[in-house]
Amino acid sequence: MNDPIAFATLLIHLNKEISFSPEDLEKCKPFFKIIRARQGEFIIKPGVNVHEQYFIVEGCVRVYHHDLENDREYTLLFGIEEWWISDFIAYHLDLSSRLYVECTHPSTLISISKNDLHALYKMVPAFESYFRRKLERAFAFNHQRILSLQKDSGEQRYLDFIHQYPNIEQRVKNYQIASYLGIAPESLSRIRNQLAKK
Amino acid sequence: MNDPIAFATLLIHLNKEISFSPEDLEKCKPFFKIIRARQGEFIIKPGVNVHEQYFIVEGCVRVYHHDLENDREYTLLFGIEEWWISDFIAYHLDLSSRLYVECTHPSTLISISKNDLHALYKMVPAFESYFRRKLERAFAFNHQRILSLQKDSGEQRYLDFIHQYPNIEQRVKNYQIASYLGIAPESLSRIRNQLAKK
DNA sequence: CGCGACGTTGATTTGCCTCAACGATTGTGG
DNA sequence: CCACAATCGTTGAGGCAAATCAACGTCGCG
Repeated sequence: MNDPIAFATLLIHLNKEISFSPEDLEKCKPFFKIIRARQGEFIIKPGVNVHEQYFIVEGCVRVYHHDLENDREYTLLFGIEEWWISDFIAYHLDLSSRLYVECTHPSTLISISKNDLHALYKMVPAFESYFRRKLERAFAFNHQRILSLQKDSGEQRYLDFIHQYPNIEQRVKNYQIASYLGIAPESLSRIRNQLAKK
Repeated sequence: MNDPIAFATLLIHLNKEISFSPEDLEKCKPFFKIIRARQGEFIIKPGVNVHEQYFIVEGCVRVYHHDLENDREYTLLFGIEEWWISDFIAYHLDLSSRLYVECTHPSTLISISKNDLHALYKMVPAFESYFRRKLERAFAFNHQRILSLQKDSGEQRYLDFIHQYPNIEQRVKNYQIASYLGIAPESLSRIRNQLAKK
C-alpha cells in the first residue's frame, strides 16, 4: 500500500466520525507521517519518552508490559485497523514509557506528535472534537473492561474477547491473548478445550 | 455550603486546568445546575438513560454494578471532591445504565447535560479542551488500573488504593473497598491484619 | 432492648497457577 | 534436503492463594 492510499484511509476514517471540510483535511496533511514497520518491530520501548500516537492503517500491534521481576508479560491491548494506539499512560501523563508497543504483523501506521496535534487543534478545532469523541468511547470501553476484570471468569472474558476482536485469534499468539485476559496460557488452552466440547 | 460558593468551587477548579476568560466563565453559568443529595441517595440507577455528568463540590459517591445473579456488588470507582462522575458507559455509549451512582455521604454536585455541554463547546471552545484534557488523564489512569488488575496482588492493589485515595478509608465501608479492589471483604480484612503486623 | 448491618476470625474448599513433560510447528544452518 | 534448535500449544499432576461458608463480636439505630 503506497502513501497516498494509506493517508486516504485516515481521511476516510476521520470523515466517518466528524464531518471535516475539504480544506481542513488538506491543512492537516503536513502534520501526519507515514510509518512502515516490520513484524516484530517495536514502535515504543520502556524508558523512552512518548510524544506520538499512531493510527493503524493496516496491520496489528500489541501493547504490553514486561515485568522483569517475574519475567512475565501483561497485554494491555491489541490494536488493529483504524485504532489509535500508543503508550497512553506515558503520552498523556508525561511519564517515560513502561510499555512495549510491538507490531505483531507488518504494519502501516500514521503518526502525529503531541505538539503537532495541539497546533492542529488550534488550526482546525474539529480535530479536538474528533479526539474528544475518540477518548469518550475508549474511556467507556475501559470502564467496561475494568468491570469485566472484577466480575467475569476467565472463560467469560475470553468469550467477550473473541466477540470484541473477531478474527484476531488467527493474528496473535495464544499466550498473548492469555496475557490480555489476565490468565495463564495453560488456562486459556483448557478453556478452549471446555468450550469445544459444548 | 450555599449555591454561589458551590459554583465558585467549580470555577476555581476549571481555572486550575485551563485559563478561561472571565466572560467565558460567566457564559457557562446557565448550563450548570446545583444538586444536593443526602447520604444513601442514588444519582443514577440501573435502567435509566444517562444524560448528565456531575462535578463533586463536596461529598463522596460510589459507582458500582450490582450483579443480580449472585447478588454481588462491583465498585467501579469512588468519586470525591473535584471529580466528575456519572455512568460513563451509558453516558458516552448511549446505553441505558447498568450501574448505581450512590452518595455515600451528603453531597453537593453540579450537573450538566450532554446537550448543554455540546452547546457550551460551541460557545466556549475552551470547555472542549478542558474535557478533552480530563478524559486524557482519566484514560491513562484507567490503563494503569487495568494493568494493576492483571498484574498486582490484592495486597498491592490495596496499597495503591490508599495511596491514590488518601483518607477515603474513613469515608466508605470496607466491603465497598474490597469490591473496588476485586477481592472478598474477608480477604481485605486479612490483608489489613497482615500489614499491621509489619 | 433487640434487630440488622458490618467486620473479623477460623475451617474448608476450589479454581487457577505452577511446574514438568511431550508433540507440533517453524526456521536455520550444514 | 535433512538434522537441529527454538518456540509454542497442550496435557497432567500437585500446590497454593483466595474464595466460600459459618460463627461470633461490635456497633448503630429504631
